[in-house]
Formats: sequence, C-alpha cells, structure tokens
Amino acid sequence: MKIQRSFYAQPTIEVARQLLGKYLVRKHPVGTTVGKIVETEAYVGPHDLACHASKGRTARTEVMFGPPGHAYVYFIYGVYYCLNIVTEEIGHASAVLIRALEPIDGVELMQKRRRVEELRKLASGPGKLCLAMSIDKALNGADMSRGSVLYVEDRGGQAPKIIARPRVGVDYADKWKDKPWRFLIRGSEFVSKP
DNA sequence: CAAGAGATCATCT
DNA sequence: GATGATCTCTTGA
Repeated sequence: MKIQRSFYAQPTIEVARQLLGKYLVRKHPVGTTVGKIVETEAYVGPHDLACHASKGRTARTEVMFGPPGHAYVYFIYGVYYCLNIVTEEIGHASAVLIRALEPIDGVELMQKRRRVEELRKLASGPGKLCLAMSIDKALNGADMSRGSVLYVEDRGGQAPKIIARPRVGVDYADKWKDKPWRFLIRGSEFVSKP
C-alpha cells in the first residue's frame, strides 16, 4: 500500500529510518521501475547547516517549506539529480535524501538507462538511482503521497536492522557534519558505501 | 585497491 | 565568480 502524508509528517530522523525497507515506485510510459530503499539521509531543518534550507527560503528550497510527502529534486555538480522527500509540518523545511536502492522490478530498464549491468552498481547512490528511475527536475514538487508516477510503497516484511553513519559530502557543515544521520540496512550490498 | 581529476550548470554571492 | 547532499575514469602501487 502507498505511504501517505501522515507518515512523512513525522520527525525527519524517524522518517529516514522507517523508509528503509520500503519500496520506491516510479511509473513511466516506458515502463515501471521499483527499488527497495536501503540507504537514506536526514536533513532536519534550517538550523542544520548541511541542509539546503539553511540558505534560507529561495526558489530552490521552496518545496522543502511546503507540505510533507512532496518530492524535492535538485541538480548537482552540473551532472546529477538527487531525490528527497519533504518531511514534518508545513513551514518546517526538512527532508530525507534517498541514497540507494536495491533493484526489484524493471531491472532491464534500469540497466539500459544506466548503461551498467551489475545490479550492485545500478542504484547505489543518489545520482545513480535518479538516472536508473528517470527522476529529474520535472518531478520536483510532485506529491508522492497522492500522485501515481512516483511514490513509496509498504510491502510488509520484517523491519530491517539499521546502521547509522555520518552523512556523506557535507564537510562544510561545521558541527553538523558529524551527526550520524545517514541510515543503512545492515548487510545490504546495494548501499552507496559500506 | 586508493587517490585524484574532470564533467558541467543551477544557484547563490 | 565560486561551488556543490556525485560519479566515472585514469593512474599508480
């Protein structure tokens, strides 16, 4: 079943942890791709210097200030897109970065888009998974709790064992850079880095 | 295997 | 004018 808005309205760290083991579904005219979420990162608000919202409310960060459950997609390094899901109440600018997926459905399509065969390398990173699932700026602001082109599904199963690590690529964030807000499913070989 | 460079542009100063 | 919530390729041990 599709995850709804009340789930995303929870505290950001809680959402980041609970998204592990859920399934990201991307419907596209060319075909549907599905991946199990195995790695996330929490960006908890404007006071968190690693969070884009710490730069203030701008055209780029606008979506994060809106209602939970919407997609915040941004372009980085002139090359890649990254997918986040907005969390907490309206006005609280926070989000969870989806960092890695275990390919489940539409694997051939992902391989074609990525031009890579090896499953472990298909979506093991925020930029890679956006390529694999054809996620770009057109999906920025999309409501993932209602829409049908991009959403997260709960397919049951056992709660995964979770490991927490410092976030990646945020060395500039002063005392916030060491916060253990990157979450991985223990033992998964599909994470971006062990 | 590890380390380093380059790609390439929207966003902010 | 500088830089980034990344990735791939090349080089060298």
